[in-house]
Amino acid sequence: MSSLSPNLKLYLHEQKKLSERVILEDCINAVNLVAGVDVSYSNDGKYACAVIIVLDAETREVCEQVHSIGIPDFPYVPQFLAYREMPLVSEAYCQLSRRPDLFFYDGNGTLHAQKCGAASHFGVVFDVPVIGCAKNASTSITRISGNRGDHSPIIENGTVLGEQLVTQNGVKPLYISVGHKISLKRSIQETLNFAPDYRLPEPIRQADHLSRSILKSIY
DNA sequence: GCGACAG
DNA sequence: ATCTTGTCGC
Repeated sequence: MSSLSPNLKLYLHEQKKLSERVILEDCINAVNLVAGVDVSYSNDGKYACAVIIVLDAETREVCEQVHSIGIPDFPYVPQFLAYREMPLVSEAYCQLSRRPDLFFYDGNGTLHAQKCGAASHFGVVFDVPVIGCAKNASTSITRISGNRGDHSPIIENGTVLGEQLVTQNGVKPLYISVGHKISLKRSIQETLNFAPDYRLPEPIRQADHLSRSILKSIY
């Protein structure tokens, strides 16, 4: 009975309030420490593992890695991913001894029905700069194809919510949007900067690998 | 009614 | 998200 449909209206209201607090401008200087946030699930979908990895932006070496394992009490509901992931992500976040200058979150920021996806939710709650980085579109968008650096804005009612961004030649684009305290332009720039060899930015890629391996060794 | 729907 | 087999490519 933990996975029955929750009262979404309450959460919808909270998302609207949180979205008013999202800052779309750059509130960062130099990025010395960059982090990646990701959550993986066990085969049966019962257990989840949230990981935050911190890299030295210069050397790309891992400075710190924290994680939290548990059983999500909120089901996966499109547009409400934050409520499923935040408990574990928060537990991981509170274990960080260092304060990253920028976070990459595996999910949407303002590219969201309420302009407050999980990346923005995380950013506003902890008041940190975040880039929302999703591997799939949450809306029916015509996917672009091209070479590294190509991008195309995703617009709704005259507002740019995010951008499709090709990080590697001929590879499916990523869906980038502002999480919090960073501009969309800078988000594109930083994503390309931290995704020199693979489709995903290195912080998310490594967080993804670690969370999977941790779950594998435990379940 | 039908299809779409981050992780 | 996760399950799957083979296949192409560095």
